[in-house]
Amino acid sequence: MERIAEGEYAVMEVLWDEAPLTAAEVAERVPAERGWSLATVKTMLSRLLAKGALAHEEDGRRYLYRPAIVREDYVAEESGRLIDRMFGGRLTPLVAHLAARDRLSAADIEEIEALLRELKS
Amino acid sequence: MERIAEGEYAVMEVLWDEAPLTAAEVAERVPAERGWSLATVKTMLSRLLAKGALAHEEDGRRYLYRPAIVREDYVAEESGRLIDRMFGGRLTPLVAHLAARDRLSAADIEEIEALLRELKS
DNA sequence: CCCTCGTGATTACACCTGTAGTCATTAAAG
DNA sequence: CTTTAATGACTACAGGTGTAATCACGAGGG
Repeated sequence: MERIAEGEYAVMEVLWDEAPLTAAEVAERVPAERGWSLATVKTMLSRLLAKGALAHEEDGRRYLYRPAIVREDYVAEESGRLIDRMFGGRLTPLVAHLAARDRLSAADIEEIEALLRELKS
Repeated sequence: MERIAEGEYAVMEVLWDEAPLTAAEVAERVPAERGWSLATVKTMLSRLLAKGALAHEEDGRRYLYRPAIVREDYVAEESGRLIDRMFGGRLTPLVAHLAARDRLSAADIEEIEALLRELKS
């Protein structure tokens, strides 16, 4: 599975959320903060097709695009990569780190504890 | 704080571990898997200097390099970025995700529970 | 039938990154 | 003194990325 760039990821998000879509429809749904022109979105779509991250089916003269990779797989790969790089592949240091940075509220802690309890049963 | 590229990160790791070092010393300590020449390491050092991620002090005709950013800050930024992008900024989905992917052993779970218990006290 | 608009394909271009090579300078070795 | 080895500065260059513009073509409106 080829690497997906940051900008391309925005396009994938759109299509993971709703598919199939035409290029124009994707462009409409990309977060406005990106400020992308339709041309830019089309470039992204072509590159994602080339990378095999998207598939297209023909609909008359246009394409309908849909994801060719599963979101969960991609997310797993990326988060695994970061955890490997920064935390030696172990999650505990990440949790400790976030806690130390006050990124964990009491409610978060409760929630994770509940989740872990469930995992054990 | 400017973005640090993947390769540059390997150099930062070396200097976070031990500093100050000369370019040659950094090159020796970079993981051998990279297979980098000294020239490559020098390029990395220059770019990191330009980005403000490293500082140098003169030692005769050479430089001694040392980190100019705190490892914890960098790690916080990067992990925050990923969690924002992929998990809407919340850690619980990340934990759930890793659990579902069998990236969490029973020992990991114990360890995190202990950590959380400590956080609450 | 002709013009326009939407569409994918192709091309553009600057900046970042990985991965060096070359050059000038100078300290050290002899 | 002269040769050499180390060092930072500068240059190189291909591939990826962000951000488009342009082109050719064909369907639909008039």
